[in-house]
Amino acid sequence: MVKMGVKFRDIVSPESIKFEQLENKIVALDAANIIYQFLSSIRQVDGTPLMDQNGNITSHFSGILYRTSSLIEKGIKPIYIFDGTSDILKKDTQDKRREVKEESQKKMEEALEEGRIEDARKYAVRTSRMSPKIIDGSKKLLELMGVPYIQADGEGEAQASYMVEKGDAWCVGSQDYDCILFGAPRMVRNLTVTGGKANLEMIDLKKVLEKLEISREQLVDVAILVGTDFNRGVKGIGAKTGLKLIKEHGNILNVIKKLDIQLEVEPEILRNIFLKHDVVSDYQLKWKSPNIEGVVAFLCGEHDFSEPRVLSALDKFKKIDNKQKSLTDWFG
DNA sequence: CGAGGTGA
DNA sequence: TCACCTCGG
Repeated sequence: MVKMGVKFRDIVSPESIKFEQLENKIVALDAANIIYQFLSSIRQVDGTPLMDQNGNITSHFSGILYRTSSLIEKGIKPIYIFDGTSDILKKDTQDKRREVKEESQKKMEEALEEGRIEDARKYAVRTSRMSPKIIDGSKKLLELMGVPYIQADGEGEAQASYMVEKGDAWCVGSQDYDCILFGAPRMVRNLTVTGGKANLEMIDLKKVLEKLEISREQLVDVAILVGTDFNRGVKGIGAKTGLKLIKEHGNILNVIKKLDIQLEVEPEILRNIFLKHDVVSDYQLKWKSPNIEGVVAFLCGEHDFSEPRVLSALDKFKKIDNKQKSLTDWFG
């Protein structure tokens, strides 16, 4: 797995929740995060992604179709937030990820030639790439399904966090802890729908800060010490040590002074990425009934999906129509 | 990953 | 009903 997001697992203490608690709630999904998961995991045993006859990757279409429809069936209103332009500081991270992908590609091909199927898959999951084609296709599918998406100016997680802060969404859905740095009051992890065994984790920013007895600004300072997508962090400092240091010295500037360490990026610049990010505020969230013919034409006509399967997934949208008092509750 | 089938 | 497995495109 290519490293993504800040490593905060040890300090955030998530609470476990049920899908019922998300009923009638708007969940702002980090599109890049979720699509990447689909590209990585929806594969054949040897690691080959799902493809149509023309060789176009279709794993993400499968994921988006089934994930979205089952969330909707559970009464959850999903919206997808796409990344805009990345901060220049993210380039290092992106370069590193690309290196890992290229290396994994070679190892995968080797393993495949030598018939080591399990190894091939292991490496294949690390080769997933988010191309403009993948993004555009995903947007098109969402549009046909009547599910709103928002194009962020910068980081998708920042935009999603802003929307929760504003009350336009209830939580951010992402695997990355970065959204709490961006100020999301609530985030939910493991928003998967496999069988009945859910493992939903909710992280409440306010509770996290109270428990750790620090401010959000200090949490961001901890992240900078630990390392984010925008900086390397200090060698040997993990979440717990970082937290201890920030609490002890108040902020990252004091820590740097006391420990006589160097960061390659000014802390203030990194702080601003999380605390003063640009957001889009003139969006509107409007769900529409799915364009069934359109989805079928796109998935089945263009990408070789099975029509009965697509139709039965789209059927789940109807269940909501009946459950709600009025259509306008949902599609207003 | 998620759907759908299988068998106990 | 459920744990497990295979396949999707």
